[in-house]
Amino acid sequence: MDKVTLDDVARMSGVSRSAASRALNDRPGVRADVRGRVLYVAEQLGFRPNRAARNLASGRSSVIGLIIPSSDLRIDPYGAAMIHAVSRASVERDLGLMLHLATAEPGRTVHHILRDGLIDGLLISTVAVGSWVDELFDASLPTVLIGTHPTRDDVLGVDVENLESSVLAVAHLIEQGCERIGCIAGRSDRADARERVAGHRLAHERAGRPFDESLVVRGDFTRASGLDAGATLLDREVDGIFAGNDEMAVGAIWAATKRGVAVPRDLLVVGFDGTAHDDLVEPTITSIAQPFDEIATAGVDLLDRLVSGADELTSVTIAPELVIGTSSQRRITGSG
Amino acid sequence: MDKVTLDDVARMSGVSRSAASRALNDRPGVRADVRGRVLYVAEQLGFRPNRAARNLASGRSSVIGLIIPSSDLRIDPYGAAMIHAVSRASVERDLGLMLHLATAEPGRTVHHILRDGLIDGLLISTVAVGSWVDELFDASLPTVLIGTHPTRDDVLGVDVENLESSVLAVAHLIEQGCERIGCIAGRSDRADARERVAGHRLAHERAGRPFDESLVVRGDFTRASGLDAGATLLDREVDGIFAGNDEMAVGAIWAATKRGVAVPRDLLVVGFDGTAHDDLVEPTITSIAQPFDEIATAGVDLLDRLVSGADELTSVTIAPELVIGTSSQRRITGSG
DNA sequence: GTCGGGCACGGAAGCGCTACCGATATGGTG
DNA sequence: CACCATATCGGTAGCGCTTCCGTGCCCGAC
Repeated sequence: MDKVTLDDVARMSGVSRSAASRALNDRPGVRADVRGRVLYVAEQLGFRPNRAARNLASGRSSVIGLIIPSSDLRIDPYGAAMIHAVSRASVERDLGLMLHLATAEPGRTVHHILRDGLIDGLLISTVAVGSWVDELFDASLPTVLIGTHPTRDDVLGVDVENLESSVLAVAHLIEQGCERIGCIAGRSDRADARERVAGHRLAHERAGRPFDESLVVRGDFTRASGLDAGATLLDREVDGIFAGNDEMAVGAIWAATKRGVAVPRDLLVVGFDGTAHDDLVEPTITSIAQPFDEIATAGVDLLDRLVSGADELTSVTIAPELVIGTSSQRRITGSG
Repeated sequence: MDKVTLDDVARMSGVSRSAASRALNDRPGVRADVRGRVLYVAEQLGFRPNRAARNLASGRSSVIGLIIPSSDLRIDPYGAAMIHAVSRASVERDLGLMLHLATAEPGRTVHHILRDGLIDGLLISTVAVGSWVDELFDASLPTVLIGTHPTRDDVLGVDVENLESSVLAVAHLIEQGCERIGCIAGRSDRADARERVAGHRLAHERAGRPFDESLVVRGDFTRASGLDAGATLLDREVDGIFAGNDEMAVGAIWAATKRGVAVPRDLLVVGFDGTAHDDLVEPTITSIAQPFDEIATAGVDLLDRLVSGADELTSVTIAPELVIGTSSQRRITGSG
């Protein structure tokens, strides 16, 4: 009852193990009526193939791994959103998901992940890219990157279009009447952060606006850094801020609130990622929202095909969407 | 280089496969020097046992599953904190972690989880308890609950002491001089939520205070519900609020801020979970902080022993800690 | 000196499945 | 009617590991 093997199914269906296996795996070489019979018997018996055995015999496990930096899960909703989306996507593809939180020191993690043989492929969140994670790319395990790699462009991955969307964000601020727009940059060791700053600059160029280098302040994607950077920018009398992510945008709004500068009355703010939906009572944050589900689906899909030995695979770029909240709407807000 | 099997290790060490296996698994029947040699060779060769094979042969996979409600990961930091802690704990125990986000409909999830044979045991987060998840408890898979089950107490689990810690929280408010203390209850279908309300009542009894039923307002653990409940309580002129979790506490503070009631000047607030460390610029939230790492370690430990066939196992209760922030400190540096 | 018990160790049988290959049945063709 | 190509199926050899069991050995007890 509890331990139904392929042998049982085969015997009860009056066929051989191999035939039963083929039938159950949708492989050719089985007559339609036989296949039907096997499937029926399997269903009746409640047969579930033993994954370990299948894995051992076929070399495939139908399980993928996901690496996300440990810290990201706690200080940035981005990590949680990504895990959620990837989980959804892998369930849809009938793949198991093993989670590996990347810590600073490599530990036994890398080797475990690589050689356990439990995983068909690996999804690596950009944010985890650094030092030791790079080893994984050069290992024999199929690997797909989610996000932008700081230095390499030879790895297969899924990413959002950072540059043009940032242009969009800043253009929105300009359109709303901002005269001096500050930029809170993310960690300089991250390519996506650099691209977002580049977008900020490009938007100014395209609008024929002078670009003031001193209005670009460094942050590290945390709220605290956004708070500091926001304060600095307010000192420099900006009336608009484009933050590298929503966490820093929230921090910048705190900075403004602290000194009595009202958002959006005196200052407009736009963030990136779309992870701070209702982190503040007021205002809601205008942001370049990452389509997490779409990204995850594309990533899992890419990895799945890579594992299956597909060729000619290319990286995917996805366009995020500017979601307008009240933090960038000069006019609309009435009262609270 | 890439495919080192136990055979290789055995051959290079000049022993049989069985001896090598025993040596590597810390099993008796191997002389110390032989064990050392095998271990050395394994290290040199970079040997990693194939998990699938080991699983097939031994019936154990050294992988555990974690079920957490999908929604929780997105609207409450609790889920992310728990995932983080469990991940840490399982890495420490050298266990793999498979993640299953529980959605409303059972889907194929249950069957997959149960019969894949890929998992030795299951960790179920309370919040995922409901409808179909219950099936899992009655299945043959070793299962440990993290949190409080709404109805059953026959399942093995790890939980925080909800009642007494809530008493502590409310006693703290009383001590700080609150006269009318409101309570924002969590979802009534959750036992932990009910216990926290009970603690609120008990604290009043113990302090010889009258208990006003009308000051207990229902919420659902979200910020939005905390906002509504907070508004209701403010209408009833409370000067202190004990919220069933930090999300609702944040919501309540919003409600206060909205109508010009200052926290902590005019209203003191205490939450539960300790997940909103720096969600607000001001105040920081006083909360009954769950020791996530400790809980996760205890849970993984319990499950591990359960899987190993240990007997006489009992559920674990862990005492959380009252972490004092500025949301409950009437004076800058309050005295004890 | 002999004998028995315990400890190391090697041999070999699987765990449940997939995949290759040879055997058989089928059907179409000249 | 003979013959080959094709579709279908069964037999069997592993995948890499654990584990049971039998053998050989050393050592203390007699």
